[in-house]
Amino acid sequence: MPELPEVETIKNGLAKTIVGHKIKQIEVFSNKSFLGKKERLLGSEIVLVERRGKNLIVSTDRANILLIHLKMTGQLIYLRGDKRLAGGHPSRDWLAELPNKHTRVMISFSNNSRLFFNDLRKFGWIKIIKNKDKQSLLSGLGPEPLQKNFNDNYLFTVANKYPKRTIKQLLLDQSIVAGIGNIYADEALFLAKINPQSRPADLAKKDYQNLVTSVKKVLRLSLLHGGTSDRDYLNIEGKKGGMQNYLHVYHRQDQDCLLCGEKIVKIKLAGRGTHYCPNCQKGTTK
DNA sequence: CACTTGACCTGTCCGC
DNA sequence: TGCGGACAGGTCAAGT
Repeated sequence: MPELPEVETIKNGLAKTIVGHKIKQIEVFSNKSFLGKKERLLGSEIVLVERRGKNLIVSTDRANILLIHLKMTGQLIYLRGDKRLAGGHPSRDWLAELPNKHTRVMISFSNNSRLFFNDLRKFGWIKIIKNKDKQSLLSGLGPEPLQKNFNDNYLFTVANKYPKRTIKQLLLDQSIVAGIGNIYADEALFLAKINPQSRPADLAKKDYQNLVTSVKKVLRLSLLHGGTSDRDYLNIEGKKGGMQNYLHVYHRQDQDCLLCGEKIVKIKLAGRGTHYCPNCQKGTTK
């Protein structure tokens, strides 16, 4: 489910809601979804919520903190303790039914608010780690795509270390750049007019420049819209994002390209569904 | 070593 | 309507 914009939106939501509260209780409904001894967290106060790539880091005032990865279908839903429903619209009544059959973990706080970790496919996890291990556990991640060290020189250099891979595979490799997933890889390549099957040597320096700019552009736009709710993604209030209305190629196979009118195609590339416009994304400037 | 495939899960959708 | 197979925002481990 969540890529950088979605995880960032969740991080911002958590920072506004759970910081300053103490963990009162943790209920685990699926053992593979919560790793570590939950007792170690009881009584600790949340002091900071951060994001690195697609990981969430929830720090406490103790040595033990939480590392969270939502993988494909993980959701974090926050409910205040006053039991008031968020709006009371019929479509949102499901919030009142939490925990439900997809709730894997429920964390209760000192102010009686609760955080639900829902995850249909059980790929995601919440892990207790030592604060001092935080850096080393995340050390395999590449630069943040919105920071300055993700630039054309960097991508050009690192891509040419892997001449056999396609440019899309490189964008999806978290050790090369951290936070891009299938949606934004396809969207960034469309914006840059680069065919996802291109190999590093097919691309000119200018293409790398365009691609870096396009990655940053599409991620920033998505942040503005609160992320993409293609299937399961919801923010911590249980609401959808809006970026799905602004996608050019992802999940738009057989529809007309918004730029040229040709049909968007979907292929399988390195095991992932890959969407692009064969006309707009023909080649490169090389 | 570098790259590809299958596995992890549950649910939905599409074709027959 | 039912059944089987393919597929789904991600990442590992195992296999080639």
